Amino acid sequence: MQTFGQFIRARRESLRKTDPTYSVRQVAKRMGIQPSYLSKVERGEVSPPSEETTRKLAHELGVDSDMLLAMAGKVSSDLQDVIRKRPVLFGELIRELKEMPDHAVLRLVREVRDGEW
Amino acid sequence: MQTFGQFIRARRESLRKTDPTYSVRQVAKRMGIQPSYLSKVERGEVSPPSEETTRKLAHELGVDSDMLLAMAGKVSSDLQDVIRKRPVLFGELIRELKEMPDHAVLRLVREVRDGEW
DNA sequence: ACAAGCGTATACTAGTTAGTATACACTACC
DNA sequence: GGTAGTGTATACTAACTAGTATACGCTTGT
Repeated sequence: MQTFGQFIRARRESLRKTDPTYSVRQVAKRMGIQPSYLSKVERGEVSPPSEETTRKLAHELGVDSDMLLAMAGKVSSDLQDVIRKRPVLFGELIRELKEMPDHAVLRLVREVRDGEW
Repeated sequence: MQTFGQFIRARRESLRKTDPTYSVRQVAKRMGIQPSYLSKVERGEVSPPSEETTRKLAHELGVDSDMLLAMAGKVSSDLQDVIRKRPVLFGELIRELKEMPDHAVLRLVREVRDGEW
C-alpha cells in the first residue's frame, strides 16, 4: 500500500511534468511551510502533517482533502463535529454501514439527497 | 451546558447514593488511575482523559462510551477507522445528514438494519 | 486518641506533535 | 565560473498530552 508521503510525492511530480512550479521548494513556499519539512513528509521521515497543513497540501495538489486526511490517519474535524453532536445515533449508523458495499452506501447518500424527507 | 467533569462527578455521586464504593478513590483504583487525577478531571482542572481512560470511565459509570467520548471532544477511534477506509463516501453521507432531524437519521439506521439490501 | 477513608493541592515528567532554521551538495544556465 | 534553483541533512524547540507520586487537611467510627 502507498504511504502518505509516497502519494504526495508522486502527485507533485506528476503535476510538475506540465508545470515546473511544482518543486518541493515552491510548493512549500506557497503553503507557507519549510521546504525541508515538506521533503521529510514526502520521504516519510516524519509523520503526516496537521489537519490544517494537510488541507493546504490537498488544495495545492488538487486532491480531495477528506481522502488525503484519511491517508494521513485523520478524519476531518468538521465530520467529527457532526458525529459529536449526536454520538449514539451516528455511532449506530456508521457501525451498521461498516460492512456494507460502496454501492449500498452510495444508494443511501442519493436517497437522502433526493428523497422526500 | 454541562462540562465533561461536571457530568461525571454528578453521575458518580448519583451512583454513590446507593453504593458507597463510588468514591473518587475507589473508582480511580478500579480504573487503575490516580485518585488525584480523577479529582482534577471531575473539577475540570485538566482536560478530559485519553480515549482509553474515558472508555474505562464510561464502563465504570455505566454510561454510553460514544456519548462520553463525545463530551470529551473525541470520536471513537473505531468509527474513525470506518470513515478513513472510505473517506469520500462517508464524508458525503455524514455532511448530508448533518442537518437532518434525529428521527430521519434513525429511520435510516432502521432501514439499513432490517432492509432488503 | 487514632486509624481509615475521603477529596485535593502541589510538584513533576516522559513522550509526542508539528513543525523552524540553517547549511550543504548537486545541477543547469549564461 | 558565478548564480539561481533544486532536494535534503542536521540540529533544535515550544507547546501539548496524559498522566504519576506524594503529602496535606478533614471527617468519622471505635
